[in-house]
Amino acid sequence: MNQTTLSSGVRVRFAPSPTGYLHIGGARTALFNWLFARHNNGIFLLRIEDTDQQRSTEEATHAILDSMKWLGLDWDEGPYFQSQRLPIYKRYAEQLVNQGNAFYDTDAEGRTAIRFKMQQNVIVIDDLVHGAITFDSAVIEDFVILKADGFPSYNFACVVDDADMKITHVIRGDDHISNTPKQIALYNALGFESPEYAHIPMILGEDGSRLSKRHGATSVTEYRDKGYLPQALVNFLALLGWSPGNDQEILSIREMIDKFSLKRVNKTSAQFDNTKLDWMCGQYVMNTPIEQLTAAGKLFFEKSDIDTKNISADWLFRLIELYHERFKNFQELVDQTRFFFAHTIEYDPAATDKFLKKEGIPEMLKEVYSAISSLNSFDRQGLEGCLRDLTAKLGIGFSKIAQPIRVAITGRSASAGIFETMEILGRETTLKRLENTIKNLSGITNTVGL
RNA sequence: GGCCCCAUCGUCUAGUCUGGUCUAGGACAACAGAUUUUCGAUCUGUGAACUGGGGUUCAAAUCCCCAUGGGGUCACCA
Repeated sequence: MNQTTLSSGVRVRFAPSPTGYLHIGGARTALFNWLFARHNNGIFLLRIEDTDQQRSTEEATHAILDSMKWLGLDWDEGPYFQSQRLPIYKRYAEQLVNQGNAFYDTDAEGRTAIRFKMQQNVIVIDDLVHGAITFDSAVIEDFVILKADGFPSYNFACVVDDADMKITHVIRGDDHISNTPKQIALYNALGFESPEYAHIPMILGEDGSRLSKRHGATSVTEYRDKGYLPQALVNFLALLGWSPGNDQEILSIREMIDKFSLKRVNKTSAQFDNTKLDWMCGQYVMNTPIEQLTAAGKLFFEKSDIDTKNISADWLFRLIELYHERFKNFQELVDQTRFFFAHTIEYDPAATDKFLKKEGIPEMLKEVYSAISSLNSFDRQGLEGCLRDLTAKLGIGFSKIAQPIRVAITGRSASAGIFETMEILGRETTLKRLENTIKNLSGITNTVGL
């Protein structure tokens, strides 16, 4: 028993043009098609619409395919390339000319193309998410179907291919609504049966305008490079324009497939909210086993010019375990933990001013130094006991000592727990950083308070 | 501008098809509190919306019309 006999007959496609990376909107369109296909046990195919010889690049094709794979959107057929199907379009274009539905037309620049002759009538799209949409085709002018360079135009290639590839449902952004009457006219002229349409709402930038570069990250690649988890992006994208119908926010791929329905797709465009994506990715990080995060995290440390050659797998595991609930993407993890790896750490001026450049601090850090340097076991329990004893002896609150130590060994005023941080940093580095801080401070504190 | 689409908290949305159970629910964010060695995480709580106007109806967030606002599209780009 093969896929075909099991399938519902549903065939959908994602048809990007290779003129750039896969952007968020395209990814969401691909996802809805994929979800629809998987839900219906149908076929999801990929078609590269590379009919613009000027703007199409092979790099873009690779970037798109890579992004699809990274997101886990696997396809059953293709990728097909329109540039390799030129004879097919030519044949149909000539057929339309012969039928009297199209004509040769030479423009002012001397280029001869084939233009489709629009009929005067009313065209109705029976859209699966919008319902009936009516157009008066009198407002649509005759349009080019085969360009002077022999390549088909978008609307024509799209129709010929969707018919040829037996696409049953066209799921695409609603910026294509105004193309649809042209395509329906083409189906009619060619004698093909029109597929069903589902025009899904667009994704807008955070200010409500069309998503563009100035909104920051707009490509799937950028999110991958920042270390977002693909499942989190997929989950977030799925909830932009679709909802399972209940209050559930975190859904597994399986649940998305099971629950996906075009009936539950919105008509309203959605603004991309990076903050919520961050939250969601944080949820995924917390729910991902540390072993997995360690493997992926290692790659990010290396990419960030952090030498991991002398780092043991066990040490990395403990580091990520410590930060498990503190990072939302790997870029954040790297930023937060850089001081663990650095030979010389950078000190945040605000933090040193507030917690180190004060009277009595060097003396206190000296006490800390001598207390912990003689510890038998330099681990979190040992350190905690030791330092709690010290604060008791000195008669001060624990917070008085924790922040100066934190700044001294991490360079910043916020980090994971101070005992755990010292433990993972190790005795040698911890003591060295304390020592350096004490030295650097000696000259300074004398002047403070004068 | 022509044509087309859309309209619930700041944001994503549930509720709209099949009016009444909606003094409109959830999530993110915000704010307050709890916890705490910092930040975060976590827990508790608070504020926050049916664009406006007309209808229809015993009853409208839900149906109809108009206005307004937002978006899309008008290429030998896709």
